[in-house]
Amino acid sequence: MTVNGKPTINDVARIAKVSKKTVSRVINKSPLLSEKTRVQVEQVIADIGYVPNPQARALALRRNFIIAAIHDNPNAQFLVNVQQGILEGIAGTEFGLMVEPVDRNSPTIVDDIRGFLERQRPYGVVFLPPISENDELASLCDSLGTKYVRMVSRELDKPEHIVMSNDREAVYGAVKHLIAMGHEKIGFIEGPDSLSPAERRAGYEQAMEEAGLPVHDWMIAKGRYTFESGVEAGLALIDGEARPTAIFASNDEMAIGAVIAARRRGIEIPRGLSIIGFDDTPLSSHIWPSLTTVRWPIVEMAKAAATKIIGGEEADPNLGVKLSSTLMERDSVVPPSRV
Amino acid sequence: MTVNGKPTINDVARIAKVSKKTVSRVINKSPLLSEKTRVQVEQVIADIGYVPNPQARALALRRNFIIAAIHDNPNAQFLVNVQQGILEGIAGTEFGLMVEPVDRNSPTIVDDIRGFLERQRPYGVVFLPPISENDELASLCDSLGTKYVRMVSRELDKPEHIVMSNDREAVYGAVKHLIAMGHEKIGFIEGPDSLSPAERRAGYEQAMEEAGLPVHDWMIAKGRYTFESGVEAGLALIDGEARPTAIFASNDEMAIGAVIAARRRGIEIPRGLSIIGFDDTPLSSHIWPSLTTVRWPIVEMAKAAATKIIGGEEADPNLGVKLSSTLMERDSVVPPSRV
DNA sequence: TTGTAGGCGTTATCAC
DNA sequence: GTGATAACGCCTACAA
Repeated sequence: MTVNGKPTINDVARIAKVSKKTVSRVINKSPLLSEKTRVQVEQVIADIGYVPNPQARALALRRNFIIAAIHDNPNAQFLVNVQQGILEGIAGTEFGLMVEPVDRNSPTIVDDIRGFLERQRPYGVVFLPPISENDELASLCDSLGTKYVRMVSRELDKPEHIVMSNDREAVYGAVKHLIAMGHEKIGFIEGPDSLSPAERRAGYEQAMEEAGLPVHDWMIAKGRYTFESGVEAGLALIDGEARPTAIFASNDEMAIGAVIAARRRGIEIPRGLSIIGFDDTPLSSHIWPSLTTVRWPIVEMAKAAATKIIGGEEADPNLGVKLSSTLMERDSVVPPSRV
Repeated sequence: MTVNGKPTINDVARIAKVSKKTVSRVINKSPLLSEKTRVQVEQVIADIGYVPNPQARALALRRNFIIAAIHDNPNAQFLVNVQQGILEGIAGTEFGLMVEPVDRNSPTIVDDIRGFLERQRPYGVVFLPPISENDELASLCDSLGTKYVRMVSRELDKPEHIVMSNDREAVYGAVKHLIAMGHEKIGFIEGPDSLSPAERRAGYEQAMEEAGLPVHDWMIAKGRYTFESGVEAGLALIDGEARPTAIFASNDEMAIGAVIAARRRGIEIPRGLSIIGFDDTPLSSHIWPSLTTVRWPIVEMAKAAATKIIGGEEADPNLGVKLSSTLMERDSVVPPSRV
């Protein structure tokens, strides 16, 4: 009772003595089906090892069983973590993961992505920060009927379209931690212009204000999330009007840059300067001194994003909407030395 | 003369007053076509902005216009570099990139990958090390008619199926560099069991032998390519029978682990111990002291792999078969101090 | 609850 | 060279 080649829906139908459509209903778990027929057809499917052909389904349904991660060149660890999360979310399903890089500064970015979506027709897409903040791309997906989830740090879309981390609270907590240790002059290295860095800065300012500590211009330096910009920013803060006793950097790479900057100025970490980063990249625990940092739930966010996309209506729209970052205390923070 | 919805091959055929098949021939650049018809059809295609539907092609051709990177959890930077290379290779084409992780130790790995290939039917796949060394997977692709390219460090397949780096030569050169500086007791931190680490070790042994330097057991420590294993291996070498004056680590993560190990023993880098890594991860230039390391042409290899896959017969089978690694000299290497 | 006919958009076969 | 016609394998109407 074998079939030659890979079995198709026709083989199943023929052997089970039902129509193609009935088999199709079984595959798609249609509710209007007699239990008897379903069991019978499922038996045949199992017997001959039938697996629906995704290409055919894609043609008929006008969408591929693929989730695409659309990103604008974030750092490697972040990207891989997102990929891992999405893969966890689609594990055991027929879905696959595609990766599509885009250039945020391209004037044709919307058309570029439209082209990609019309070509590959992914079932859904996950937008990574910072392009996740682009509302045009969300509208584009809507108009194309493509599901999407945006990884963000503020509620800039409906719950079903976002997964969110509480960057502001996390930084607020981290800075409070520094304050509790006795630090008062706390420098802040800001990330590039977009929402997530702004949230982080807001958390910093909130903690400072609450403690009645002034935030001067020279206590804030801007970086680009890169190591090099962290060095520059670190030097700017150290050489500024009054040397801070602690620095919060908006990501680990810049924090490590600040570590190097301190070393260049002959400052010992953490005794001469406490530093906190953000991301909890593997790197942060590999350097010396190991870096106290905020752990960002990237994998969980990405997994939630994938789950929301393939879950359809049944999925909890609030899944992953409020994931928490937590402070990982390591060796780069101590109370300020009384000089 | 517009069409409603997205134009299809039928619209083109109707407007150009030719058959579908002729349009198909134009798209696929069939040689047996009158110049006149081609130009005419191409004009219509341009006019109405027709773009072939990949899903339909996928169904008819039984393969998707996708390249899959199949990997077994290599480190983040490596994976992202490979992805970047593949994306560079397919830029401007209709191809997309999929990512498929597998578990090297799974007893069902071949079936897992078979399932993936039969489901997504990628046009071709790129196998990353170390699973690129698995011949079964190559046979699997052959039997399925899936193109494949393996990223390897030794010629274990036909040229058209590999892209290769000269790990052995690169390490040989790096160790010779240490020897030229006057080092004689040179420790080696080996990678986990697979071909590429073996090649690297071979390069080390070759350089030592040529210089008439003995290679004792206690000069070699085994790691797992992780930071932690680098720390352990570093400690083992330092605490061994005779402390080396230089260490070559088979990747950057372990090299950085060795840096930390040295620090734990109160040894100053590079004065007390020179260290060379392998990979040239961004990290290596961000730590202090910056790490002398071997730059591995990962992006180039991956790009060549993608080019070979989509290039078909016309592609040079030897493309990317002999890409060179080069030594990046930074601050972690100095001549041994005469104590 | 189940089946029939037709469509999704392309390529392959084989005549002309 | 070119064009009917039939795959490719599934799904959606609509009918029964």
